[in-house]
Amino acid sequence: MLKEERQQLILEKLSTDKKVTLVELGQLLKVSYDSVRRDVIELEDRGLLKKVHGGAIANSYLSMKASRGLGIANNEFGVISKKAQKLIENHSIILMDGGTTNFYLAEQLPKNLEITVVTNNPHLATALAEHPKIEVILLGGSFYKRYQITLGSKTMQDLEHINADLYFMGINSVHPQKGLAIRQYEESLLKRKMMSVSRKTVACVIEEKLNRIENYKVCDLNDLDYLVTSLHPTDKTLAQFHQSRVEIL
Amino acid sequence: MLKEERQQLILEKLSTDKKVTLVELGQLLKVSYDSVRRDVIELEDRGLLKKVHGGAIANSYLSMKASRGLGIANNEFGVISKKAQKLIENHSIILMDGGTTNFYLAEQLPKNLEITVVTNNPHLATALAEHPKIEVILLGGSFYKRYQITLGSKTMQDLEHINADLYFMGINSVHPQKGLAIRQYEESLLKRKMMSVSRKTVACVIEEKLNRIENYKVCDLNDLDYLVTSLHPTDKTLAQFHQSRVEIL
DNA sequence: GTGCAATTTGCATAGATTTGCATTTAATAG
DNA sequence: CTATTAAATGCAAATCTATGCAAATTGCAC
Repeated sequence: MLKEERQQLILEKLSTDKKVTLVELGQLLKVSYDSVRRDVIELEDRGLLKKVHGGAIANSYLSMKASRGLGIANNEFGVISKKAQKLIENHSIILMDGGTTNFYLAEQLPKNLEITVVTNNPHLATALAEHPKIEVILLGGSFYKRYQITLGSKTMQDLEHINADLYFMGINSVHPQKGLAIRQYEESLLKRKMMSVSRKTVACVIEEKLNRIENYKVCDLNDLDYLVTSLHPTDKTLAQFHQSRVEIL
Repeated sequence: MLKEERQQLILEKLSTDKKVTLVELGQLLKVSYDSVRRDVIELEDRGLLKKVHGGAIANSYLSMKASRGLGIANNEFGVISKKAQKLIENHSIILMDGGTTNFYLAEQLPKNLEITVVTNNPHLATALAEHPKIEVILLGGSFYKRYQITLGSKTMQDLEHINADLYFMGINSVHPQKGLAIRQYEESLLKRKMMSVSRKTVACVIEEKLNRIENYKVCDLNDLDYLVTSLHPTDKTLAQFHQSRVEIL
């Protein structure tokens, strides 16, 4: 079996199962543990999946595509985008950055909505081509392959000229005390900048990101205007979050 | 068995199986391992498959083309990108805009090439994520959905800070007297700007775009440094083009 | 046919990759 | 803290690649 073939199969497996252990892969592909690990490292370098201790999980954009193929498979995103849509007013300027949730939200926006979307996420720009009345402004800068967004001082500079009404922040972790954080330092700077040029900021997060703590803090929970989850606002998981001034939807 | 016959069989095998090892091919075609490897190298040079360690896998682009009912005989894009690649020097700054030819060229770039690609084409940026050593700078601005590129004064402004070595211009028509032209006014302005910030400009065009005349002129043939087509430079179709200072590859 | 050049083919060799295993180091769970 | 599991590292065997070379084949002119 060819190396490329194996790697292809790993990606296919991931796009259906979202996650695999290296042991599983070794048995499935009938090669040693070491070989699959090396494959996974290579694939991670190419930004096609994320390696975790003991296995690998699907890269957001790939899994997004896969789950769309399966139709309504992942309902959590559906619930979140319904709620988030209520925050969007016609003729407003919306700032959106990277992340699966934002991608899904953008796709689900009503076709007749007339807004301007400013983004550093090329995937979002192309996805919004389906919405004839939405104007898309792409932020320039160095393209950061791993997270498929533009980043860096050029992107920051571009933001100077923007005054957005609402910022949909993609985020990796939300914690009642520790605030919002992500895995990438440069990205955390950018997100702070984006907050500063937006009148209001909203974070749309799936359940698994609640109560986690990632490496680079973006802001406190109090700095956020809205928090959108798939849970009911009175759900006990969210109890601690109500102590802040953030409005929970 | 003739060489051509063998190569045809290799492609057929690939189009059904998607992958094949060189050992398999050697047995199947009853020639030495070396011969099939040489065949595979040739086919790869013509852009008809992807060679990997130990075998070959079907070229995604090819299968896409095949599914559209187009023959594989004249892979124009493959020929063009091979020629165009010769113009690209390591560590150079390349400017590329929209168009199918540029997209294909980007995909076909050698994996070990260390260059910086500046583009207003988000698809190009994501496609180049596969090339670990290529740095990608995305030009910001209004996203023009129809042609899937960024455009407008912001994009123009971004270009002020660029000094590129080579500009690969996507173009709709090339005519010996009437010069290069496209269908979109704003885009023609942008292309002129791109030319002005690049040391040299090259146009890669498929045959059907030669001798056509589109609405908005970008420049004269004389302003171009290289013209790359799938034809042999001495082909009679190109006779008129030789009267200009442009170098034809 | 003969002679000659260009191409193609198979083989030998040297250099690279890939692979699985053993060992050491690090991370995780109980 | 300890036991367990995974990750990283080094290494050797196997496999694949690239290259040069000579034999075989082909094409072409005479």
